[in-house]
Amino acid sequence: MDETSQRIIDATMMLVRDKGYVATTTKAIAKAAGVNECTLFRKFKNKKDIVLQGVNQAEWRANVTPEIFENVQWDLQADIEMFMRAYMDRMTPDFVNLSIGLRAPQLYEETSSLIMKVPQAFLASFTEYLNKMFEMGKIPKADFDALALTVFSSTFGYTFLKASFGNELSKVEKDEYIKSSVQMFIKGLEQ
Amino acid sequence: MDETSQRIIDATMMLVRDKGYVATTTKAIAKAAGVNECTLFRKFKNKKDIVLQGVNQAEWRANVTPEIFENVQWDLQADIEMFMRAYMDRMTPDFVNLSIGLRAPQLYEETSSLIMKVPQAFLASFTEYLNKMFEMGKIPKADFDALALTVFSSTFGYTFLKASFGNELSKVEKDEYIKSSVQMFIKGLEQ
DNA sequence: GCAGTATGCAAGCAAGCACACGCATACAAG
DNA sequence: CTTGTATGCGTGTGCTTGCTTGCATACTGC
Repeated sequence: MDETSQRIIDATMMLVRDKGYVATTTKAIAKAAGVNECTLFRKFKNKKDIVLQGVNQAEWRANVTPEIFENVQWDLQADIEMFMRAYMDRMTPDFVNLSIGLRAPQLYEETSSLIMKVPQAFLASFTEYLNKMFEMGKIPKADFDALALTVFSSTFGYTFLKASFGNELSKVEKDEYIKSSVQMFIKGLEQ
Repeated sequence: MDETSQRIIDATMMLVRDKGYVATTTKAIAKAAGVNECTLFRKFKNKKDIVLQGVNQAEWRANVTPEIFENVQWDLQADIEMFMRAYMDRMTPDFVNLSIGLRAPQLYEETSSLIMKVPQAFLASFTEYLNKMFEMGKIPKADFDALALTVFSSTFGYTFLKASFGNELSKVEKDEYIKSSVQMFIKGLEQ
């Protein structure tokens, strides 16, 4: 990937994040990347191709992969806190908005599976974690599919709401949110 | 509001929900509404005007208003369940997708406050509820701003994830989700 | 029967869109 | 010095966009 192509991809992804795919024009991309418009089509097949190459770059993905959860301590409080923090640190408002910007009929089919990967990785890892904690006798039996989804939804929901509304909806900051949530979750899980 | 105008609004909102505002063309609106394209501009100022009149109709809003929460029973389990159900019943996948479809730079300024109203109403009511429950001596002191946000985020998150990914992310159904979540929340809140 | 209103239809407009082409220029490798 | 490659620039194409206009036709209430 030469530098010019990379500049084009970066400019495209930022515009998609801010305006959405359909509202992002090739003219605006060229201007933002500091290249001539025709250069886009020399480097890429078409507008869609730029975005698809972008979403396949590590730089433009939130790398919430299972290996993040390798260093668990098998301590409910510390681990849930780590899980939530891992997600929130990687899934920044920029990524949230990019995911929404990619929601265009023209490319939803090709990107939806990619967009879903992050929640899937997080949810699967956390469900597995809860099952292992049960096997270790540290928490009582429960519906871990549903409970993992609850913890994930609250993490996802907070991230999304903050990205969308900033502090206008709630002034509760990340650290305060994690601390209170985890406190409630562990009491509920330990029963 | 005559019938033709209403058909135009309904067609527009459905298209915005499915394709987003920018990708929704006046030609497509006319076809979907079964009217001639020029009729749109005789009834409305412009494309944006149709959408703005739409979002101001009760039909195209999720009516999550404080009065929903009037019949609380001051029983933690029953009430949280009612809160979550009230939100989920009203904030259908259609409304979630519509909210996202409205995220266009051309009209975000005029719609964002409307979109935010539903979360705001829910969150404010629920925070107030927790504070009252504390005053009644039914739950111990805690950071109710953060905890209300946790419960709301998990409700919002579940709704959003279901609307986006259906059962591909998680097969946990609404009733199962509510039951498990509430169970964990009340244990955590009652401590 | 007649005025007023609502709508369809066909044509068109200026602007913007993604994308293409020919040509000039710069630079680097041999 | 030559050749290949990357890029800018101007122009252009075919299409779509939101939106308009003039005219015909239907229906409605008086």
